[in-house]
Amino acid sequence: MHIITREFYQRDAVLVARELLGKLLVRDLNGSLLSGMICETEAYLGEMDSASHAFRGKTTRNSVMFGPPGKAYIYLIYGKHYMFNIVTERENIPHAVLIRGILPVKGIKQMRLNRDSSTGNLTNGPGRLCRTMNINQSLNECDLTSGKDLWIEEYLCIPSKNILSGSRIGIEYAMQNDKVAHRRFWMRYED
DNA sequence: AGCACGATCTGA
DNA sequence: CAGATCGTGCTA
Repeated sequence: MHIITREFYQRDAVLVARELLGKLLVRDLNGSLLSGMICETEAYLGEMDSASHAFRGKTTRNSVMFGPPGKAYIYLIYGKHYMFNIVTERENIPHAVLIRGILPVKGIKQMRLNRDSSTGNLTNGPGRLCRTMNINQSLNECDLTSGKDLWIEEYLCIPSKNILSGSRIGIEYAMQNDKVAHRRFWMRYED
């Protein structure tokens, strides 16, 4: 087991978003572990990106994004759902990667308990992912390199040819160029 | 202090 | 395709 270190996160969000695919997201709930392989991510490129929370500069909510990389940026959206992001790039460069999808690896039984509907889908969408992994506002600013509560481990290495990309979800308000840019990444399962 | 709105999800 | 639901950020 090898926890991803700060250097990994201290790079452009697009690079980090691509390389997070195949890695293991681990949640420690008082010693019982939940984990899932990251299979969908989105990169948000800070003050240059009209879809990013950091587009209009630093606020109380997004201040974590302006800090050191490797920390969790978590916020509530639509009054219902938590979104889990990882801060990337150097201090004062507010890049982040939104984790949109995982494939459950460990603790599926607990994940089933955490979910609130009976659709059969455990982790589809960034909101339900947080619910099933028990990720909430209390983990905002959590250091993902400390091996406490929440972290990322090496797992699979996904070759570039098996990484697909497309435009990001839910950013209708953004400028056209940011809307169409391929900053969402997921994995190809066929050969 | 008030108000508009969102990196979603559900169910009709 | 509308509605839930509430913290945040902007304006006054």
